[in-house]
Amino acid sequence: MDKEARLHGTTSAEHPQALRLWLRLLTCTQLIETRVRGGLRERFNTTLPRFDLMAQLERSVDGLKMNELSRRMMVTRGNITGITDQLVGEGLVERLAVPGDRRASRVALTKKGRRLFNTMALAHEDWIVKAFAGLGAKDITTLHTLLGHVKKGISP
Amino acid sequence: MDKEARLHGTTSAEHPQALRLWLRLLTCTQLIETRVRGGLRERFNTTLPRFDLMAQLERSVDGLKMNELSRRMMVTRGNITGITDQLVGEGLVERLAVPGDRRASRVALTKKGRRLFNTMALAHEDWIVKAFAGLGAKDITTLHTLLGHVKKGISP
DNA sequence: TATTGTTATACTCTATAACTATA
DNA sequence: TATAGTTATAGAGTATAACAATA
Repeated sequence: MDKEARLHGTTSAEHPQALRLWLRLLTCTQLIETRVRGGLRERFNTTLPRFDLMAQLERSVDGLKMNELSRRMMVTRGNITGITDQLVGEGLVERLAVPGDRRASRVALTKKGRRLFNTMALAHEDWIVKAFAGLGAKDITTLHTLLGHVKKGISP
Repeated sequence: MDKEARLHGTTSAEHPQALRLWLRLLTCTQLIETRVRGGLRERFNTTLPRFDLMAQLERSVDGLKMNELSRRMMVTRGNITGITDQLVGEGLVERLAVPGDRRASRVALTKKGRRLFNTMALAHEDWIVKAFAGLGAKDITTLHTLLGHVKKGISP
């Protein structure tokens, strides 16, 4: 019995197709995610949420409000405060004033942060490309399309 | 920009196919997993690891050794001890002696545990089937096959 | 009153490592 | 020495809720 078959203590044949598909989807995602987390930790001493927050900021020249980061990353504001604090402590992002609203602040990558993120993004892309190396371009497109249907069917 | 496009603060068009696929795979998995965890919590006041452990035991009449559970669930033995303790506390599983090795013990579902698991498994299957309701049987097979290639390419 | 961000806290999930009791 | 299981602890990741400052 391979790992996926073991995942819920059962062999595939006895389950509806959907359940088999879910176990496989979960296994693939977990394998890739574990590698990405491990890579971020070992090579850059960082975590996935921190990488994600920096990725959010990478394309916005003026940074984003905490509020907006919370919405985009789908975690509560308190957690954004915590992640931001860490990144500020390492000089990778900074809190800037929002003119006209003294409650708010926007967070932006520093030069150092932007430089580091570019390096991390290259490594990240490499890990991902390697993970799907077994698929041809056409397969990737097919997978992307089919998962698009799944996503549409379950989006909140 | 939809949730997936936001996930790493970027639009799809600028990325290689593999990266776009990964973001979509991650989004789908997280959406489904969040629902499953939520359902297990709300309807059965339990968690995914606890459900998984019970699922491992469901098909083995004589139960499994902690060791074997650890291997199958891909978590360390200490964690199996913890999950087992909780389930024992609720009378859902029991620790039994292993003849010929007094270090070991096997864990097995109690009658109560087996009854509860059957109920949970039905609900679980329902959530999963619903999650993939947007796909036809042929699409599900195609997805399963393609993900099989992915899995093969990255298996540890 | 409502919103922005912070703080405090708690819980799940997992890993590492030291420990015991057997083998 | 090696293995089965336990214990203790740490850290990631997330949520809830109370709070201060501002709108």
